[in-house]
This record gives sequence, C-alpha cells and structure tokens, in this order.
Amino acid sequence: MRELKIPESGAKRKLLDAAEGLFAEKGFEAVSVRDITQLAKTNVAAVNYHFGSRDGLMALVMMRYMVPVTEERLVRLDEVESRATGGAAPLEEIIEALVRPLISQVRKSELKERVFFKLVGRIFTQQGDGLPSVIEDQLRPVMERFSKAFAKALPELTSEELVWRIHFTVGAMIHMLTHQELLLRVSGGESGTPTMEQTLARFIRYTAAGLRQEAGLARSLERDTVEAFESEVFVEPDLTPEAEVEAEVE
Amino acid sequence: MRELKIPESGAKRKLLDAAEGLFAEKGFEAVSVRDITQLAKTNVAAVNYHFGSRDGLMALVMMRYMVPVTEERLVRLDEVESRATGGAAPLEEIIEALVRPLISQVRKSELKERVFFKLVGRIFTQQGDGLPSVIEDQLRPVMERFSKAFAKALPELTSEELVWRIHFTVGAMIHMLTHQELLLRVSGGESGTPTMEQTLARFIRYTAAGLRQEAGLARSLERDTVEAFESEVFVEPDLTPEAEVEAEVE
DNA sequence: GTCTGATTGAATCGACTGTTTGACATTGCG
DNA sequence: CGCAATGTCAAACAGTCGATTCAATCAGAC
Repeated sequence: MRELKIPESGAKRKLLDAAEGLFAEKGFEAVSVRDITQLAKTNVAAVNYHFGSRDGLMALVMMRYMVPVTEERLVRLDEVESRATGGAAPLEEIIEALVRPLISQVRKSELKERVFFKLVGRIFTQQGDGLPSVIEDQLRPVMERFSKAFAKALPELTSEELVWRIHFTVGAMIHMLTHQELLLRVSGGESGTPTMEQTLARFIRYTAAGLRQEAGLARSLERDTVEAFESEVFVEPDLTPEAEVEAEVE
Repeated sequence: MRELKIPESGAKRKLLDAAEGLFAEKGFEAVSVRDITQLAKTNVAAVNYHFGSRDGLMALVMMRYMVPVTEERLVRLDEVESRATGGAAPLEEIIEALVRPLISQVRKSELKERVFFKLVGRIFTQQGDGLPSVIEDQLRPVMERFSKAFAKALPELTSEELVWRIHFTVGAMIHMLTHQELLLRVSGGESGTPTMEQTLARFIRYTAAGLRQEAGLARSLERDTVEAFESEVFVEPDLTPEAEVEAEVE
C-alpha cells in the first residue's frame, strides 16, 4: 500500500509549502525554481535532489491536495447513489459530491482558503499538455463516474446536450475557485463575510437549475436569434473603433 | 478619429497573424518572440521595431478582436434595452448580447473559429496583472453595463446574489470558449457537427435558468448539506491514498 | 574514534529569454 | 539623380531558466 509521503518537516516539506503558495499566487509557469528555493531558504539543488525536477515538484504539489479531493468525491458519490435506492440520485447531491470535497479538504490543511482554491483552479485551467499525467489520470475517472451519475439523474437529456451542460457547470466551478477573490473584495464589504458555505449553496442552486432546464421545446428565443444572425444586422455595423493602442501598453 | 490600424500586408501583419495563432495554441506566456518571428518568417528585431516590445504585440493581438467585440456588445445591449420600452429587457436577450458578438466577429475575420475562441478564452483567463491595461479598460465598462442590465432584469435578487450568478455565468462562457475542442472531439463524431449556433442556444438556456432560479426560499438541500458538513463525516475518512508520484511525471 | 549513506551548498553548465545595436537594403519624394 | 525615411537583417547584449557537478557537511551505526 503506497502512500503520498508528505514529510512533516525538513527541506522537502518547506519546498512543497513554498512552492504551492507561489504556484497559487503567480501560476505554475510563472514561478522559477529559484523563487521557490529562495522562499524556502534552501538551495536550488534541493529541488532536483528531492523531486527529480521542477516538474516533479509541480506534480507533487498538485497531488498533495487532489488525491484526497478525488477520494472524497468518489466516497460521497457512492454514498449519494447508495442512498437513492433504485431511482436516480438527486441532482443537487451529485453536484455537492463534486464540489464540497474542495471545501472540506482545505479545512484539513493549514493552507489558507484563498491559496488553496487558486491552486486548484490553476490545476484545472492548466493546458492539457501542461498537466502532469498523474493529475490527468486522477481527473479522468472522476469525470466519467460523475457523468454517468448526471446522465441517470437527467435521463430526458440527449448525451450531447448533457455533455455541454456539464461543461458549463465545470466552467462555473473553476471560475468560482480561481477568481473568488474579486468577489470577496466586492461583496465582502457590504453584507458580512460570505462564507464558503453560502457560496457553495449558491453554486449548487445555479448549476442545478441550468442542468435541469428542459431541453425539449424550441424556445422562441432560438428563432429570433437565428434570424438576427442571418440578417447580419450586426455583422457590419458602423463601428468606428476608438482605440489606437500602438505601443502604449501598461 | 483614431483607428486600430491593421495593415493588410507586410511584416507587421504577418507578425500579428503568426502571434495570435501561437498565443491561442500555447498561451500568451508560453510563446517566445523567436517562435513568432520564425513562423512569420521575419527577424526577431521586427517585433520590437513594429510593436515596441513583446507586450506591445500581445496587446495589439488582443485588441484586434476585443475592440469590435466590445463595440458590438454595447450596440446589441442598447438595441435590446431600447426594444424593451419601459420594462426590463428579456434575460435571454441580454445574455445573447454578451456572447453573440464573439461569434459574429469571428466570421468577419479570416481566423478559424477554434483559434479565435481559444484566444479570447485566454484573454479572460489571464491573470489581472498579466493583462495589458488597455484590455482591462475595455472589459470593465462592459461588465458594468451588463451588470446593470442583469440587475434590472432580475430585480428580486440581492446584489450579492446577482454578482455571484454573473460570476458563474462568465465562468461557463470562458470555459465554453477555451475548451470547446474537447467537446467537438467528443460530440462531433456522433450526431453531426454541432454548429456554434447550437452551442450558443444551449449556453443561453443553461445560464438563463441559473440566473433566473429564485433565490428566496431555503431549499431542503441546504439543511442536509450543512448537517453533513458539521458532522464532518467526510472530514477524516479512512482514505488510503493510492498514488506514489515521486518523480514519475509524464 | 571510523566508516557510510543521505543531504546540503556554491559554482557552473548550456540553452533560452526579450531587447538592442549597427550595418545593410529598400522605398518614396523632391 | 540625391537624400532621407523606412524597413530588414545577422549578431550580440545581459539576464534568467532548469539542471548538474563536486566538495563540504551531517546523521547514525558500529
């Protein structure tokens, strides 16, 4: 039985902690090995000694949190499905099984919420070729299992329609994680601190409504929409672009 | 009256075309000046000569498409609002005014859809500090105007609730743009080519449902949810992490 | 004490980054 | 034509990147 060995002290741990903070703050690509070792007060060689390479460190930083999140997601989904004996599991509970682990796992860690969520958000926004294969191996089976659960909970949707709605849902989730700080700044000042619990409830309501929206009937919107497009009213508007940006950047 | 002068030939144009393709494909940070000049078959110095710097080129690549998109967004929103005499504009039409310009503008360009959408998606996912100020100046007033329109169309929502729902909507939009290729690969094979028009209709239905979802009543879900969390059933599960990722990256 | 294996440290490697230089070619205008 | 502005080019700049080398240091076993 292998384990994700995370040493509780020593240079290796210091490097992991320093790296995850910097990765979350500036992005995985924008942080150099020297930035990390400087913050961790170690040597550049330590990274290659302990993790083999910069990519090895990156992968371990990701895995440190994604492994427990993945485990909890599957455990929760199992629980939700077994509770729904026979019939399909409630949609809201499936969504919750997908998202809540991100919250409960961060409480177990000593990481600040903001840092953790940004880190997770960056993992998801990262390009496919930029993601370590170990992370992709983590995520693929999870999305397959949840897709099946969604399909069972929303049997009236075509598989194509469902794929797109899940796509939108994941996009909303990632955006919530990555850019929540913008909102904390906006809404935090006026009506008390919005707990993560509130945000989660809002997310579940929003996405459940979108997922559940019936697909069958062609709405009047669709006809108007196509017409407006075909007539190309806006395709060649009398726009006079305002900006001359020639080399006046930042 | 200043203009976004885009030369129709010459090295400057070649550089812009080469840069936007590479930026879309690999991300803004992952492309070097030499990559661009090599593809454009020009010299490295040409970038600094024509654009002042690499950042200048980046900004111009972004502006080339964001300026017309911004213009069309505002024109459409004006049109939608003026059509709704007195009352609030229909929610679906506001969403459409926000998203459709991305489609109609790409048709005017000779860019392939896939490249263009990835480029726009990257503009949005880019960090705030990584975005040229000219782009931020573009986006800020747009989001302010649309926020007001949404607020008028959804008067029963608190401003905080509305901010979050718009946040989710934008996240779904960005994700749709950036990662649509995953879905084209999946769904394209089975049920005919899903046109962008279909996708837009799906997006509008999904997000409109999420935005419109009534906020008032406390759903039963919420109580279950909090209970499960408080009891911390999952906070310390008997998980035995499976992966030893020690330096086995890609 | 000695020996052994695991870490650490400063210095260095070659490759790559964005940018600049100065010589050269081309163009348009009087 | 001459002259200047405009554009192009190879070469080199100073800096950073991840990774490596090799000697110094540390721990614990005996």
